[in-house]
Parts: sequence; C-alpha cells; structure tokens
Amino acid sequence: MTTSTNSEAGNKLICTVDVVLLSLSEGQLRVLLLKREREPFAGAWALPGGYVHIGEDQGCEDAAQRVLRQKAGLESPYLEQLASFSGPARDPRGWSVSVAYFALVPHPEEALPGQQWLPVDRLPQLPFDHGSIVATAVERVRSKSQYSSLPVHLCPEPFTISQLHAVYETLLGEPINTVSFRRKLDELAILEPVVGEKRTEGAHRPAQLYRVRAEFRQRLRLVGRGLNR
Amino acid sequence: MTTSTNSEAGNKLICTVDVVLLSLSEGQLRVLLLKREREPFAGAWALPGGYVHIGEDQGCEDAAQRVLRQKAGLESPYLEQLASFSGPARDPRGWSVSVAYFALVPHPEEALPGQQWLPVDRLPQLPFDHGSIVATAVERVRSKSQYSSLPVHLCPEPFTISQLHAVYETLLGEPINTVSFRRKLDELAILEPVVGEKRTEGAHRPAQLYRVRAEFRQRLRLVGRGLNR
DNA sequence: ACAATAGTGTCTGTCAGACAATATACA
DNA sequence: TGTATATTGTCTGACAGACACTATTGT
Repeated sequence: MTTSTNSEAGNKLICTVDVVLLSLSEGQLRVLLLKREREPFAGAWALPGGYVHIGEDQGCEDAAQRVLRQKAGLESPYLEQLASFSGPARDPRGWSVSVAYFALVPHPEEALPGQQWLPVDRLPQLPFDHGSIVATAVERVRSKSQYSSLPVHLCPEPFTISQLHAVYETLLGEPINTVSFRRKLDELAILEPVVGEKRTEGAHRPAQLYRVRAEFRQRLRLVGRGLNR
Repeated sequence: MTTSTNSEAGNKLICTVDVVLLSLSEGQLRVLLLKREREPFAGAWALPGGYVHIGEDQGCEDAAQRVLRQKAGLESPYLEQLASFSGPARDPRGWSVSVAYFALVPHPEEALPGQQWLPVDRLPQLPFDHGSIVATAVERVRSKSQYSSLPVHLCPEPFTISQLHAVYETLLGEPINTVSFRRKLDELAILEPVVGEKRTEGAHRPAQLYRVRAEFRQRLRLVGRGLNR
C-alpha cells in the first residue's frame, strides 16, 4: 500500500458539484433529475452536477449556478450549500469530493426533455450517492421550514397566505394553526401586499396577494421560537 | 482564456481539510492554531489542516480525524462538518477546495509547543481564508448552542450543572435563567449523575456531578423550543 | 339569501422567567 | 450560627392553539 502523497498524478482526485433542485407540485416535494448523457451511469436519472471548472468558476457556488444555468436553464434561484460528500467509492472514476447545494424554485410549467421531477419520498435507486444527497437536502429543508422563511421560495409570486400555508403544511407533514401562521408572517415582515387581489375557483371572499420583500429574496429570516409546533 | 476541461494536469485542483478545534478557557471561546512548518505561510499561525490522502482516507471526515490525531494528538472529539470553502485565490498554490470541520473539546491542561489557543473574538489576521472559516464555525456553534446539547462537549467530565450553565452563558453571551436551564436539561435527559459529589471553594452546599450519557457522546440532542431566551 | 373561503378578535392552557424557600457544606 | 451556593417549589406573564365571529365574493 502506497503512502499517499499530496496530489500526484496516477491517483487523481475528482472534484464536482451536485445540485438538489427542489420544487412543490401536486402536493408533493419533488426533485429535478436529469438523464445522464455520459458515462458513468449514462442513461440513468441523476442530480444535475458537473466538474468544477477551475479556469472559469470563482468557487463551488459559482459552479453550482453554472450547472443550474446550463442544465436546467435557471438563472438565480435561492441556493444554499448543503454539505460535501466524499470517498473512494461514491464515483467509479475514483476518489471524489462533491460539494452539494440545494435550491428551491416555484414549480415550472413543464419539464424539458431529459428532465423529470420526481417526488422525493418515492425515488428509485440513484447513481453515485445521489440518494443520500437528496435525503440530506430534504431533511435540511424540512428542518429549516420549522423556523425560517425558506419555503417562500417554493411559491410562484404573487401568492396568497393560504397558498403559503399549504406549502408549509406539505413540507412539515402536519397541520399548522392558521391564526398562529398569520401572526408569525406578520412578525417576520418578509411579505408585502400587492395591489391587485385574487379570486379562487369558488364563490367566496378573495384573498390578498403578497410577494417577498426584496431584502429577503436571497436571505432567509429566522423566527424566534419556530412556528411552534 | 482556455475553455476549462475536467481535471487535466497543468491546472491542478487542490483538496484539503481544515479543522476548527474549539475550547473554553478563562471564560473565553478559543481556537487551536498551529505554527505552520511548510510553505505557504511557513511560520504563520493557522488552523490544523492538510491534504486529503486518497490512498488512506475513506472520506474527508476521516482526513479531518487524521489531522486532529497527527497534529493535535486528539482521538475522537465531537466532530461535525462545517462547510466547504473554495476558489482560485484562497490558497496561493492554486484553485482549492477545503472541506472544513469543527470540533469541541474540554480545554487541555497546556498547549504543546507550536500550538496556541487564542480567543476567537480577538484573532489576528490568519493565512488563507482561515479567518472566515473560524468565524463561520463560531457562528454555527453559538447558533446551535441555543437549541442543542452541543456545549456539553466543552465541559471536562464530570461537571456540575453550574459549570455547564456558565458554559452556555459564555457561548450565548447573555444570562440564562437557572430554573429554566435545569428544567431543559431534565427534559433533554442527556446527563446522568455520578456517585461522588463535589465541593467548590467556599462554604456552601456541594453540587451533584454529572456526565453525558453514552448515547449522546457523539450525537446531539435538539431541544423543542430552544433554551428560550 | 347561501355557500365558501379570507381574515380578525378573544379565551385558555402551557411554559419560560421571577421569586422565594429549602438544603448543605465550611467557617 | 452565619454565609454561600445548590436545588426545588410556586406564581405570573407571554404566547400558541382553539374557537367563534366578521368580511366578501359568486351563485
């Protein structure tokens, strides 16, 4: 067994980024998977990802934004570093480090060819360790939803309080008191009302529309004592 | 400008780990710095860190444990992944990714030669981006202290509730209600009393000694609604 | 008018913080 | 006995959850 030295040829280390792009549709949290065009795992559905381009990227977050732009056509969704995954076996090409990010977007109209939005609770086996990466991201998002404004990034603007309420309930998997929810949103002061109103299907009072205030478009807001659940 | 390709020679990517080892002494949160023996920044005080050894390490966490063992002589403190730091400029040797970890230990008797424990609030300029890494770690630890059992790893066992209380107050920087604190510890059920008792300096009732229950030596315990402050 | 959802006002139980009482050591 | 800190018991204010009431639309 060779005593490993710093970073010599022959035993190259691979460095990639992977992005867990999440969205909400049909009452389910879904993740974007792409059909891989190259080996390894060509033809399999996997997370969007790619090599860090050291001539081009100013950091791994840059690389993640580039991957999102090039492979999912997205410009600047809410993006946050998740964790790094590493080891000799996770990628058949060799010892690898993947810096994983997660991003949240309102659900797009339709998936492009080679794209698929699958419910995170019913995923097939994924290549590499993408299964664990998705699981980690989902856990993080559900956890942060308990005490932050993170989920607003899943709502297409403008949205009603009821819509946002439903989003939180889906993520947390249990009912949230509507009165408390409104109170919290008030305290947080991340939303601003939009002039127009909105009417739902049926015959009832229309709901005020809101959008996220610019200051919180990229930054989160943490709540003092959670949503209290 | 070259269109960057995957990971060809000439433009090698560097992959390292860095560890923010934290401890509490004289009422201050302190970080371990080591005098660098090699370039770059030979002679400067910096975080313990090193290359990932792909022939030896089973992952970056392994590498971090190895660094702690070899450079600080520690066996298995509480260790958690912090974040990854990357970019073309953070390391003069080239485009680099560092997977950073933080670890908590009771303050050791004395620093070995070439080691130094400096207060995190009064650090000099550090090489690389070690200043940001430490800042991120401190923020994470302070934040987690609000709602988890993380700080127990800073107390030399066995310890009294009063000691632990002081640790929390130091980390959070404000007084914590003693009654609430005891109640929370009770709920958490992470501590178990040790047979012997302890007497402090003066003349007063001795305090019960506790240690962390084995189940929580490596895992954290989260509190429902924080320590409520 | 009726149905249905949006939004608000008010009461109640729970829990963190304050305060006070008790416990137990050494001097 | 006196002093100092540990530990426990009890009261109180703040706030989340429940409930009920008002608002506003289409049918």
